[in-house]
Amino acid sequence: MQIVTEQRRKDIHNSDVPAVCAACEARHGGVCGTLSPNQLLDLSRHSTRRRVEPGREVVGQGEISDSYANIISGVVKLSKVLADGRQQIVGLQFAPDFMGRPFTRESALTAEAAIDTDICSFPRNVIERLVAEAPGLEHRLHEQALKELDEARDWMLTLGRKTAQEKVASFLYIIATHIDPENGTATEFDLPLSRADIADYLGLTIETVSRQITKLRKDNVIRIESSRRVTVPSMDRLLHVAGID
Amino acid sequence: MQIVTEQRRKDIHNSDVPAVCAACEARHGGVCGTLSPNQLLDLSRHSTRRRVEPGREVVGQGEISDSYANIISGVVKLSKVLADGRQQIVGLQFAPDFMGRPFTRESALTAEAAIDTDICSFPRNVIERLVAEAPGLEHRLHEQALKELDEARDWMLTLGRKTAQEKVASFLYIIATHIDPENGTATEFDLPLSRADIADYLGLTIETVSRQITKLRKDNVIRIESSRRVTVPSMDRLLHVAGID
DNA sequence: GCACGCCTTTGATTTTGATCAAGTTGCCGA
DNA sequence: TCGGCAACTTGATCAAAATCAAAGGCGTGC
Repeated sequence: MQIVTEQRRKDIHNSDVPAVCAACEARHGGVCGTLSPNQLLDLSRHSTRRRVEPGREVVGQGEISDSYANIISGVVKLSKVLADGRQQIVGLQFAPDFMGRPFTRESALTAEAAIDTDICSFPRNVIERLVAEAPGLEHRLHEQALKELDEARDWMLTLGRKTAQEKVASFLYIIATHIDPENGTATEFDLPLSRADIADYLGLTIETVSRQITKLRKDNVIRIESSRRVTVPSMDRLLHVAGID
Repeated sequence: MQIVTEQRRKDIHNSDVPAVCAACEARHGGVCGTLSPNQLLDLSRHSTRRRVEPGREVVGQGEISDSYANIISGVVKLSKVLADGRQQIVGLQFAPDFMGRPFTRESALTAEAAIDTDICSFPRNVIERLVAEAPGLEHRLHEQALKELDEARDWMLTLGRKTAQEKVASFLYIIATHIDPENGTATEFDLPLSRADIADYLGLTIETVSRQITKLRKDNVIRIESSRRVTVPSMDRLLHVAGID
């Protein structure tokens, strides 16, 4: 996330960039922050905003590379499936992340909204054109890719080597830290994923996820207000149970 | 991998780039291929080559971002450990990959050679300087990051959702396709990892890996010439057992 | 208000892979 | 050639998580 300077705010205000895009950039900088007002205007002409409901595909398997999108609000899950239907969520993207796979087309991922999600998407060719003009944009995309790579590798450690209990605690910690990044780590939050989704994220079954959540509750690591709402009395304790020390 | 043109070969030959670097670039292009002869000369002045023996750290945990390296030959494993010693290999890099985490420093990874490995490394600041001058270099690094991200996500599906049998078969397939990329998929090859490393890559124990290899042998999916040497009579059959259909 | 469906929880049982425990094999150095 | 050691294999047992099965909740529409 980048700091939007006062000068830049003015420049954008004085240009023809739609107010909605100016507001989006002010809020999270993101991919737009590396563009000049003119380029931002160009991008905004080709962008489309829409709300995606839970379970709805943002882009289909194999198509994710054809568009690029800022997540305005909400959570998107990226997943892969085996031929027999076994599924694994390989990434979660939160506002204000941006999504997409510029420059490569092979990836076979499905991206779908986990909860109500607003996205602002751009066609691939526009992004590629802007990348050629604005070197800062590619740098920004590169950083995003490295961030996702770090997250993926952390998650591989969790998938490969942690117990069910540690996995569930690790998941809760990830949600707590990502759900509202502007305000830091949350101690009370709504889970953006159903038990089935959590199971697909953790490489477990629904029943095991449920039992582990119950156990964390009985051990007073978390409180459950409703099936989706969780309170964490001590983040240190959660971290400890998650095996992150 | 990029094609090194005849003209470029001449340009480099006529410059002061050391023969060893010219040969390296001719062989795999890689990060060097995006640089002008002058820049390549600059880079070669700061590069150091060395052979790393199995089990030796290429860069220590937390330091990987301080240097950047081409793998000339061999295999490097990237791993993460939990406080109690449980370990997960989160990436394997083969020649002619290049390694490193430009622009971010947080990653806590250990990189060590799995077999005898020759690397050519450059200090971080030199790479960053060249990136500022040569936009093609950042593009190349970005592509590398996206490739690693794709591989990491494929592997997450394997770690989270495949059986021990499928995991081992998937591992053998990965090795077959990466061990000698110039000649395509190998049907007979040496495993670059010990059983313990394979276990750490697959999130299994040594014993389970051994049993599954024995089972693949008994099922005639593979032949075992020695504990490290494997022959795959039918790649389709291996793929099928790996759950990649 | 009630019934239906979906999500979640809980319980009983089974299975997969981990753990514990010996053996082999093969390599290196004496 | 022989030990010694590390890497690997095999076997017996155990435990964690999957599977199978059955109830609860909870929201929605009638």
